[in-house]
Amino acid sequence: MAQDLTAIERRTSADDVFDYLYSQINALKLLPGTRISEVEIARQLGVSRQPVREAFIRLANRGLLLIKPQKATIVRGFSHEKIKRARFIRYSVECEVLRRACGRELGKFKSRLDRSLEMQRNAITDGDIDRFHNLDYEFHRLLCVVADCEFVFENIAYHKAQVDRLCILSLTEPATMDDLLQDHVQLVDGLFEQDEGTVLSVIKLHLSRLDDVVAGIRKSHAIYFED
Amino acid sequence: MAQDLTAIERRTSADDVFDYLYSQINALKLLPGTRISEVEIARQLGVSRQPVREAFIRLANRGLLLIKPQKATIVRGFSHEKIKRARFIRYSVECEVLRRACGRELGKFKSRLDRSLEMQRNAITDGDIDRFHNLDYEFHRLLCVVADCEFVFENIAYHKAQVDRLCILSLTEPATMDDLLQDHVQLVDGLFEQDEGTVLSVIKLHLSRLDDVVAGIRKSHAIYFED
DNA sequence: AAACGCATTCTAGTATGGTAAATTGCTGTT
DNA sequence: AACAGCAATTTACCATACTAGAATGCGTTT
Repeated sequence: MAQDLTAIERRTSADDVFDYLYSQINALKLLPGTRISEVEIARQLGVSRQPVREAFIRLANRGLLLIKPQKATIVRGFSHEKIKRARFIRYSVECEVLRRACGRELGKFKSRLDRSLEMQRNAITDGDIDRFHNLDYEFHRLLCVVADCEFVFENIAYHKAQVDRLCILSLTEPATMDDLLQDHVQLVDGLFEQDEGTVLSVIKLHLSRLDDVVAGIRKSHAIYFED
Repeated sequence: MAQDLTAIERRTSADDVFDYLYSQINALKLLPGTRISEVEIARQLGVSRQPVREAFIRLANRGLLLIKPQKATIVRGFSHEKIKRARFIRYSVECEVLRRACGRELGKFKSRLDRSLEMQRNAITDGDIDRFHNLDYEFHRLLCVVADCEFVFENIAYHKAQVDRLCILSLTEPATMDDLLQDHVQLVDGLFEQDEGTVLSVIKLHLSRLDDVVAGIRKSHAIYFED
């Protein structure tokens, strides 16, 4: 008599409002500190206050909104503390993933890895930043698959999303894409040589590349930071 | 003109409902699969349906409830997948924390660590399981502090909470407390000897102790598992 | 002119009524 | 007796009215 817990649930207005606001916030159409009101959003989207309110709650749970009862609701800014934590966790997890990958027979993944690298190269040649970003995303998922840990990618993706909003602020110069690709190539080489030391130092460098970007943004857009 | 983002917010009825249900679910007073309704809870707590509804949303976000629009809301069960992920992340993070701790001068933390171990010993002598659990919790926080990574403890605590509900199902025999304390002692010793290899193998064993408990529960209470 | 106080107008929180969908159970038919 | 279909019930969703608290601005007072 087990319930079907994987059933596709109906889509509600609150879902629509949530998605709308989520994308607006992540695309920085709604900047940190912006004050938004239930009635205002409700009017814009042609729904009642209730669905808006529920979307607000969900966004607040994700740390994107700060609801101040009887006062106002504002878009939350970035937090150095949170970024530091996300960074630490991602580093820890990804290192562990790679350690496991190093101990496995990777022959059957060679073609997939090579294909991914090739596609990344093509995206760079075309100067297609978005495509490269997607491929980068999928490459890191592939690393999880290779390590037989795909179940943790959801977590890596979650922490990645936290900084994605921030990265839009940085002018993404193509040069960095080359660096990232080189890291990826070295990672794959290291994995096939089962050279754990190299792999770990490469991933450390790889993830640290983002730190400079974040540090720069923190200076140039200090207003958007909460701490 | 910066807003005070750390302000203590007002407490709402929805907060009360949330806390009530959260504790009920975590204490297994509300078992997985239990069907609960807005009106029923509202009637029980003497509030209207709205605060209940909002509490439901927050609980659903935390993965404790499954809201099926126009159908029902049920208490979610445990998930092997989620437990595996939480376990992996906690392991990864805690290893990284200890690696950092190994590289630091720990002299000034000696007394705090010793005191913590001593209190754990006393709790075991008194057979006070709750107190030991709290001390265990604080010990792992202390490890983060020692590694200058206290900011990640929030994450460790979060993942710990995920399995806490489950552990209530297991009969906690005092013998395991001794094992845990021994692990802690070895960890502290290893840290002061800066013996990374030992520390990492101990934490691996330490965290794996929980696996057996979980596996046992998964067999004995399979009904409460979603996968 | 400056400062205090009140009223207006925002805010989000709560209560309630009504709706659509799904389940449940009963009843009538075969 | 078994099954099909319909009606009543139950569910969460949505809309709306009202409440309480906070902020703002204007007017009065000193």
